[in-house]
Amino acid sequence: MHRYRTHKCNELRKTDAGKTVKISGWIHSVRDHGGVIFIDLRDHYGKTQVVINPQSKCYQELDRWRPETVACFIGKVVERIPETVNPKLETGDIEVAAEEMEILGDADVLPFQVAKEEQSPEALRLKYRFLDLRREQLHKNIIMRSQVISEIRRLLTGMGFNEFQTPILTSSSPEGARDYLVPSRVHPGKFYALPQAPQQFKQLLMVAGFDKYFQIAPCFRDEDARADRSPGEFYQLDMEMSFVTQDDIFAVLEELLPAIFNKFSTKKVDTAPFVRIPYREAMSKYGSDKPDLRNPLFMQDVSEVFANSGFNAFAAAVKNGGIVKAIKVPGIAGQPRKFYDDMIAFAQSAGAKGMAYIIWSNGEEKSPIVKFMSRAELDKLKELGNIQDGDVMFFLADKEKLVNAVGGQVRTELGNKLGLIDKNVFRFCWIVDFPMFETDEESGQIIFSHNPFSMPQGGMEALMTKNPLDILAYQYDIVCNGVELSSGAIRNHRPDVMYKAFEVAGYGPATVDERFGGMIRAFKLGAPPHGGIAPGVDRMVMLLADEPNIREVIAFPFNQQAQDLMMNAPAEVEMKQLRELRIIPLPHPLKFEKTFKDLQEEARKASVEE
RNA sequence: GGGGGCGUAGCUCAAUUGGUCAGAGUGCCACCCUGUCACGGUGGAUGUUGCGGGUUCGAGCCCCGUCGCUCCCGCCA
Repeated sequence: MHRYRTHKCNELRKTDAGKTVKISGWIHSVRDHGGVIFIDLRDHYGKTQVVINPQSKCYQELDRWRPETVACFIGKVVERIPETVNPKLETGDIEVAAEEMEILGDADVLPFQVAKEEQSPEALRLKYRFLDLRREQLHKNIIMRSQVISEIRRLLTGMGFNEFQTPILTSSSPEGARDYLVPSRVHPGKFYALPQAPQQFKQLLMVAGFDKYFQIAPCFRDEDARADRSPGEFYQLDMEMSFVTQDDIFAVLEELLPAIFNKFSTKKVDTAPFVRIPYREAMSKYGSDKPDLRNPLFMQDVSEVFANSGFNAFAAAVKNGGIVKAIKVPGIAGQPRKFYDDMIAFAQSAGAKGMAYIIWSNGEEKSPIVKFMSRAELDKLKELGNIQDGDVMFFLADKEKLVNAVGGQVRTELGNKLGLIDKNVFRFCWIVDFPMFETDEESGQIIFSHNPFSMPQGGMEALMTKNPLDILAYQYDIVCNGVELSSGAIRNHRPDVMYKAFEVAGYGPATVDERFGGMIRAFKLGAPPHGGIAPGVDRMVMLLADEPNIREVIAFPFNQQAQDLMMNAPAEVEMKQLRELRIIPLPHPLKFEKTFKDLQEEARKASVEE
């Protein structure tokens, strides 16, 4: 007989009755009747009821076990009588009558219960993550994550992709997020950076002729957390392909994503091709570059109606270069007054000065603003909004950017409050035609709006002839239910176009050579046209597991302050290590550049004296 | 860096307007119980109400500060 087990805890059935078996696992729950004792023994696979009768020789050994003790039982499989069958357990037709037991791992009193899916403080859950991971829901999520990744590998390999590894210790990239830095011992004062994404490496693999690349790539960014953004590190399904257009990349994702989502969820999944929405349209209609298409509401421009109306607040907004936008909500005229007040308060908390509304009910308009408007204006609104009796329109007026931003939030709030969002579907869309450049709000300069490696639409000619702000890029996002899964782009693989693009953004060729020397050198020695995309693995699994928080699909996540409460990271290190790295930690509030320089000078003197 | 929410027993939470409010469930400990499956029953122990200060005759409750967690803004090419 095996040292620990002949069967797993989900295996035994009626047909096994009479066999002597050995099973091991955690004591999930104990029901002690004074005479007979029942134990649910749990392992990764399931649960089995163990019965200990008073005449069993292990009955006396039951001193000090607690829930979550790891134990091994030898006993005979017994078919349960019909009255005692437990239909909730896979193994509920049988039980194991224990003859011998062995404690394999003691358990102290638990900081929280494993057998109950009871909420407990996240800090505690993170500190005792190994316990939390035993709980059913989290355990299932992590297994799903494993299976999703395994399926991605299977599908992509089948589509001719090869999986690669790229360096974890690399150099700091001048663009993008804050880097995590790793000091070099061999080169004191110099630093490696952890990759924010293997962006340049995957492009170089294309230049190297590998044609189709993918990697379940760890990415490191020193930025603050959100519910859907784990600080520190996360995983991307990083992909890159040569000799492709934007449509080719879309086709791969439109095959891959429905396959994955259909396999791991029972929700209805959009079929290919996914809707494509130009960036500007997304901002204008949904007030977001990651619209949740489950929400049927959208904004429309009604500035023309109010431009000359008697409603001065709106007319003035239009005269001052702003716009008025409307969100039509069908059939909610019966909502109480409080609903409108709450929505207005919400809009104000989102940054609006106010929000107006008109209710079409029983053939007439009801609203505080109606008295300022002409019949013709009201009729025009009705026509623009294709209004039926019972419909309501909400209005926001201000500068376009603000109206879009607030309107987007109002749209989401209305969708949530009114239950307009179908929880049983996955709605995908591509956001395309991102602008190549934008104006920096502080300096007024032209800057890259996404990443400098994207190919401008129209190529060199567009860069030479068009207003930079009108140039679009072959840059796209894929969005699912309002969650941005991924950004991608057809890359700029031509050095001449690259230099020109940087010139538009105010950088000379020397800067390009200095910052992206490796890439430019590669592009000068025969680079294929290429492009790619990198869907977030954590976010995909989060959607599939129907979890509102990304930490629920990561085995060992950081908390929001980028700490690992279980491993106690980050932590101070030995003085010896710091000395080797030539690093002196400074006290936390370091307010002045001068303080820093003084300390640097002192450190220099000290090291000379040594 | 900024804003919101939360912080009462190991855990989940309650405590009316500032006045017998230091409480329940669960867990823990002890005992009882031979068919439960979240077993049941009896009894018991457990609190710096996150921390510090203030207002008050009196603070879990109000005020100020601080710490922790979380959500959001900034940030995330």
